[in-house]
Amino acid sequence: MNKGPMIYHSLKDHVYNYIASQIQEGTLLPNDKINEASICSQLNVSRTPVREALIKLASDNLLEYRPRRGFTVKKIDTQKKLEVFEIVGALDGLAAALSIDHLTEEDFTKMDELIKKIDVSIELENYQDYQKYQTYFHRVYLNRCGNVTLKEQLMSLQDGFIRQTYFSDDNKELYAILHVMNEHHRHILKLLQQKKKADVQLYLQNVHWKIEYPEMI
Amino acid sequence: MNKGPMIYHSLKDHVYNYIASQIQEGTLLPNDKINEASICSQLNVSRTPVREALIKLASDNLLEYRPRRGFTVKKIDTQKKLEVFEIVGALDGLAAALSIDHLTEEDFTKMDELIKKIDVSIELENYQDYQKYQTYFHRVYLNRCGNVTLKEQLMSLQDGFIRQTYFSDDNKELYAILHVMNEHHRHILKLLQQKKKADVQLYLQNVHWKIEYPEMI
DNA sequence: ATTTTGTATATTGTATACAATATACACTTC
DNA sequence: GAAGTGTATATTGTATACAATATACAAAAT
Repeated sequence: MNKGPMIYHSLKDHVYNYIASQIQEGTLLPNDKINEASICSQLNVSRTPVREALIKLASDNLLEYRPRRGFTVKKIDTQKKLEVFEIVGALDGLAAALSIDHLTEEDFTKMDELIKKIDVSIELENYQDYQKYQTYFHRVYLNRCGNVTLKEQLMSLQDGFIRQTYFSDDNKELYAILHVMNEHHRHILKLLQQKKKADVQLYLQNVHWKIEYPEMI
Repeated sequence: MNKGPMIYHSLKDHVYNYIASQIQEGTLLPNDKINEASICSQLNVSRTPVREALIKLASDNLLEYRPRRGFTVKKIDTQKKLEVFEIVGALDGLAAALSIDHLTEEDFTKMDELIKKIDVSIELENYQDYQKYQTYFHRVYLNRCGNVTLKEQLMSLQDGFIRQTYFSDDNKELYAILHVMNEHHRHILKLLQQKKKADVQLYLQNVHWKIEYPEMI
């Protein structure tokens, strides 16, 4: 049996994934300095693939690079985060608007089910599931927008910035906020069903993504 | 006299700029293969900085990279171009909407002057000037949108994709199209002055950037 | 005690070397 | 003649070496 085209995995890619994971899971924290030699010995590779991976990580906004000073884990300040969410809001709104003519009944059903699952997750205070399901919710129309580049762009913003956003510790407040967010989802679904392009776009941009505790798309 | 902070220019940056220029000015054409050794001898540098520049160029969408096959100048097909313009439309629209509360009388005057200069450029069939002035026009509100990340994102899309878009040879048709475009500019200015946020955003997205012969921002 | 200077050490930038893989092209085979 | 095979050559991926620069820290000066 054929496993499809053999995917070539260079050491560079290996290093890239290794560091990206460390950042995502919090082993590497914002402002931490990357020590090339240390990575080399951890993965038993030379500096060349390590540096090539670091350059790409910097290009992807996960690391910051200062000439002659090396790479550090990018610290995203609040201002920057707000700016990114403004962009995500506009792009997610665009995706919804573009998807309207292609959404099927199955899509609506799926979104409706996801909203219910999100409700349950909130009640159980399972915020990991909340994340998962609300990501799926947005992906339903993102997958129908017909613009692959837009999809990639949104995913890339997600990887670069939003991953680093975590929820508040105040569970009481969080609970209330997530409930509001899911009401947004219901409204979004309604607007999509009514095929109100401009409305759903502006709602996503100006209401749903204008939030204090941002969610992941 | 201090010239400000000395800017460090690595060989990697040098190579990056060299290749980016060659692509922009058409010395390197879409689908052309990049020969690392050739670049090395042209610039008298070793492969290491060349490869690091190539990786960044690929990350910035100027080159395409295929493992074990090297780098080629990215061919942007029509579909991809349309997708990018859809994104640019949404982001430029967002920038306009965000700028509305910060635009001054001087900004409006400036935009009005630019519209007139664009008219003259079209009459003289000076399309280079047309490009320049219409870029300035969009930058007026882009500079007031208060979102640095959005500005960078738009500029980056410009660098990566839109540079490769050139005007038709049919001057007759082009003349008419550019006139329409400048009418758009007049309309955009009016909507900005009337502070019609949603209208100007949707107009930029759904009218101005939905064009056959795309312009540069 | 604080700042400045000097020097050792660590880290980054670049060049080079070599192994792994892809490409080109002559040579078969059908 | 078209398609396949084998081998020489070119190109890419990675390791290593060394020079340039930054960092750390001790000694000297204020």
